[in-house]
Amino acid sequence: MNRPDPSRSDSSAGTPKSGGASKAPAVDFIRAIINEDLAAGRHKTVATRFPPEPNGYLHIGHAKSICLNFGIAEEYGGTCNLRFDDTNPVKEEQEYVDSIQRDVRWLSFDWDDRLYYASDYFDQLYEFAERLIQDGKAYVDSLTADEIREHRGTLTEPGRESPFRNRPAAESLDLFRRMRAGEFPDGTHVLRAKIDMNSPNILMRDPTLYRIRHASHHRTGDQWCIYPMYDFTHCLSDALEHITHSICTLEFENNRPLYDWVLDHLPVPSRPHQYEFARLNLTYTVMSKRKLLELVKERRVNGWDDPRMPTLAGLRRRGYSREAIRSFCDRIGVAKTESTVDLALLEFCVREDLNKRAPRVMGVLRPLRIVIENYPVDRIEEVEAINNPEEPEAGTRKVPFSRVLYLERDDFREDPPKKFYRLAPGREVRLRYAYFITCTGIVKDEQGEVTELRCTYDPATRGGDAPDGRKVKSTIHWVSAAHALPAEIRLYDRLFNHPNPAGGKEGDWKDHLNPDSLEVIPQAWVEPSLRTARAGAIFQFERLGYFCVDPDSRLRALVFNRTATLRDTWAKIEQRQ
RNA sequence: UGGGGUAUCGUCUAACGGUAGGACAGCGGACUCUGGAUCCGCUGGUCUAGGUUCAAGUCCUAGUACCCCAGCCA
Repeated sequence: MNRPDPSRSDSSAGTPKSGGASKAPAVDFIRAIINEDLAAGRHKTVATRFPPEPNGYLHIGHAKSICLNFGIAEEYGGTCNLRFDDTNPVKEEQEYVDSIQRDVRWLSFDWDDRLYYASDYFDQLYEFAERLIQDGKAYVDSLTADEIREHRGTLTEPGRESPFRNRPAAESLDLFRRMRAGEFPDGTHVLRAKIDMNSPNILMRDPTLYRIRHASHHRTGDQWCIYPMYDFTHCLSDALEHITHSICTLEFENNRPLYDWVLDHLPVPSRPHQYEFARLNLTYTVMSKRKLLELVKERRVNGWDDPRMPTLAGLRRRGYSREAIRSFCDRIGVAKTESTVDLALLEFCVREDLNKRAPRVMGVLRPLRIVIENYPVDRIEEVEAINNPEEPEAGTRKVPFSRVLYLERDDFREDPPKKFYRLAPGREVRLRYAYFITCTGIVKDEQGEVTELRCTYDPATRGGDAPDGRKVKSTIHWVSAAHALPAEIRLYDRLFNHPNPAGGKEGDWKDHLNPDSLEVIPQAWVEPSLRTARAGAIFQFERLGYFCVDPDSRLRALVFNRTATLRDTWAKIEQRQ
């Protein structure tokens, strides 16, 4: 047996040289267990699985689980299966199956030919159920759902046995077969494990194994009218797939005794074990599929892939890279402590990645027209701009410059506050890659609103440096009015204005929805090199942030999503003032 | 009030019983044709109370707080 080297991480194809490549990674408790199992010879290889229910889109919390399960498989030279846990036909849909595969692939994980469905095992599961009945370990209960609940007891009181608990195995078997045959309507019978109605663990008080559901399944159609429950299905699916380490989230800890019970009472081909870690929570968002579904259904957002959503589809559309998300998952760690990660860490990860790769361009979100009075009316120059200072090989491009430009309104103050270094009356600044200009006049409308600036430029500063060595305090971005392309820009902010929207005892979590989470700028101006930018392309608009081309974008109707702002020191200073 | 879990800087997360470390956030500085990036520095933590020990985040005892479980959901 060759011991794997867990430090040999980040072997993932298509993953860039990760940010902190040098550190010896601390081994989390799950990898520690795996190391022990391997060292003790309990397993020769590692087999994990990612088992989503296709009842919604994957979110960043799932990414944590995906990175854990597929990551472990990669590191240990094992395998990770993709398995759909599709045992509840009324909630599951093919659309979700498709989106889940798309998202896992997008993260660049690969299940090879190991794409499985719990519904693939319905026949075997049924056989296992009959076996349990024959062994006197399961029985058909004919109580109603309400009666079963009453018999279950409470947290502090034991349950009571169903009157049907001790009916002969043969009778249960006959009933179970007729359940399968479709003789009974929904809710009339269930199959229950015969465990212990006095167990302090409520899950062990004769849990339901099968229920009748006359519903069409997205894969098996109308082949079945009884469907196995999670607790029966999951452990057996793991065993059938020879999973060694079945990793799930903390809320399933109570289910582990049941997981073990089922496997201990059936002739399974392998004996997997379940381990639980803390699911990811993020500030300023919600992470339950139920709540996300609600946002979609109530149209609080524009679909599962709305860029404000914490779904992988939403983050992708927002402009987040897979590298950023994987780096985030690496950084948050894996432990059993309930935790809520600061959204700022996710933002840090996306900036870190995009800074290295995003081509720089100039765009003006809120334009202020300026006229350079001493610049010839008909002259057009091209200035050379660096595509990416982090990556010299990315080269340069030409950007047209002329007498009339747009500047960012924010970059001018008629009455500049302290520490404001940008343009103001009489002040000289540098136009990025072009010239020094000085503001010589202001044009206002009847309301007193500044509508235009009059400036002069210094021809000797072409390229951005003054031969006399004089300095300016600030460099600002611009576009040439005659050459700029109009673009719609969608500015996104956090979806909720409360760090823990779902955590409040009182009030509805939706009351914390941020009314300003989306601001649309219908007409901003961007430099002409963006004319052919394709959907998904990511740019840094210098001094503003990272923006990505939305799928809604058309050749003459560009649409950009703001992925993240740049760190903004001035905004911080201004806020303090 | 039964059972199962978890407690380390503001937030995540490390630490054979032997100097409580890292990351993000925050603060300060250097540098800069992006108030970006980069670099440097600082702040800040072992849930509480006892006990064992030369030595306790770690072991013991007793508390406290928070999370999960009473679906024919997963």
